[in-house]
Amino acid sequence: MKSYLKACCTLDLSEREQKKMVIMFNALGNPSRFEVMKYLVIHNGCYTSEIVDHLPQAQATVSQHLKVLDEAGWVDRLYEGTATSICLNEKNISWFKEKTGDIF
Amino acid sequence: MKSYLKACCTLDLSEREQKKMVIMFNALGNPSRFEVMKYLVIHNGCYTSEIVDHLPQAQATVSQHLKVLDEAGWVDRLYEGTATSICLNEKNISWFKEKTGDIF
DNA sequence: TTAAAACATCGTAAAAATACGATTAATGGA
DNA sequence: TCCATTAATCGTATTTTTACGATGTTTTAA
Repeated sequence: MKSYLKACCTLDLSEREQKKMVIMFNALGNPSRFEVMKYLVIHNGCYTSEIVDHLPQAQATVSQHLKVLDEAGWVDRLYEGTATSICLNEKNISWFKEKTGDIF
Repeated sequence: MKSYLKACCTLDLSEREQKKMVIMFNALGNPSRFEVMKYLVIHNGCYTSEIVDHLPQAQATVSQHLKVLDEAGWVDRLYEGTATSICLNEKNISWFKEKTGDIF
């Protein structure tokens, strides 16, 4: 994702925040990752293995998707022994909704 | 964008609606298209040429981006003679915000 | 009718995203 | 210690996205 664009106007959104928003939008603009988020609404804190079972893709692929969601700020990964539990990042989710509401 | 996934649970979101949400997220998950939307918040109803001037890309590229935003439901294109004015699709934008609020 | 203006579309090259099998790393028992 | 479990990472093939120049289309004006 390139990001060489300058903001056209402030709209109460810094350049850094705008980049972050684009990354968050991008992360959910994929059917598998959106489905993970929906699954987490019901199964928040579940282990990665559950999500792997829920999706029709290989473990490596799901792991990659979870990394994208993590780096975008939608989820946190908590390492518990050999397992990893995935939690919604409520703070960032709220931030995203607020900003979306402010701008549009 | 593939969409072979079945919904895990309803969450007041039909499969059709889920697909639409993913497409809307995907459309704004690009710096140029996000910038267009921000520009429209201030210059709603402006002509395509203004947006072309605002972005650092070729006319053909901007036209393609506007098509994506249109097909995702973020904007409407109104053909006025040889020009095209671009308007925010308030209805879909509201829908998106409502659904995002409902789900997360 | 011709020409210019404003956009859309086409064809295509280059870059990025997606998916997978294989491998690696870390942990927790037996 | 050795092995099984869980998940991350690596290397890579395939698909999709992005961007551009060139061309096509529609409308208005001369």
